[in-house]
Amino acid sequence: MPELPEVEVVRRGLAEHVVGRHISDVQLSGHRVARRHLAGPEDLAARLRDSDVLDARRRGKYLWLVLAGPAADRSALLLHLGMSGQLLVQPQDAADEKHLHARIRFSDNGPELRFVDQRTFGGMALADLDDAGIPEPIRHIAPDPFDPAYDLEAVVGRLRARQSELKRALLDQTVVSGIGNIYADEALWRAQVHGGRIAASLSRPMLRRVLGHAREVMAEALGQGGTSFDALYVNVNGASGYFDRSLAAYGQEGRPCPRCGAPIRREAFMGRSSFSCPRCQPRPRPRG
DNA sequence: CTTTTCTCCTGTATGC
DNA sequence: TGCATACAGGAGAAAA
Repeated sequence: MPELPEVEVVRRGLAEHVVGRHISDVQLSGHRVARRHLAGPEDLAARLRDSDVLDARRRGKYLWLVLAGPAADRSALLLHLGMSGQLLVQPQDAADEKHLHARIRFSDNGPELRFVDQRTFGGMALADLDDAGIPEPIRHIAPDPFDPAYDLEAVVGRLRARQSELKRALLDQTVVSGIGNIYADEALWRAQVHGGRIAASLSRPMLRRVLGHAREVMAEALGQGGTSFDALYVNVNGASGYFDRSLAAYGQEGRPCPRCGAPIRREAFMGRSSFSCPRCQPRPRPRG
């Protein structure tokens, strides 16, 4: 559930605490954390050793550390937090976390970087960078609304071509990246449109409005350190953001809509939940 | 090709 | 108290 703002909080922590350091040792526990590194965890650890960390970058919910070293010149350690992944900067003598999957140590013997993940949907892999500096395995991920490569009209065009529900399309990272369940619900609430509307049936101005609100709400969340519900979503120092206090719809079932006072409703969606205002966001007529 | 469904996990909350 | 079940859900693979 870490979405763009939460991942960006982590990226900033990596930029501050990890960029500029030299990797001296990598320990991976189990195969799962490196399952997308096809050559296996031992290969990944060996290739990371003796690399310099040049930069910490992000697209959507993906993070990567740009590396220089014996392994490759234009390579990167690609990271995804999944639902419950955490990247923590910890003193070397701090006790191991229960769900510690990876430990990266540096030649300065300073604090180490740890990948901790309870639900293990997250992971890491070594990736080559393309000419634009994007890791090859995520070239299908669209630019997020804060990326210089983001093209609003192109996204509107893709949404206009979608014969699926708007919320589904907003969550599709090949259309626009960074948006997850929380910020999709908040953007739809702000735009006063129900996520069950067919994307292609909406006007261009309406789609621009939804995307504008998505960008806006994520920017506000980032300004507050992100959203946290259960202490799983933390920065590299283990601290939570507090945007959850500002949520209007997500997780607010039964509470009054901040705009009109009607109780926020919860609906099943893709085996999960969607939250919306029954008055401000009327349900579309069933298809047929 | 587009769109939907399934699957991977474990901790927490709830109901009987 | 204990056991079963629902739920949280990102994204890739597989199916439709």
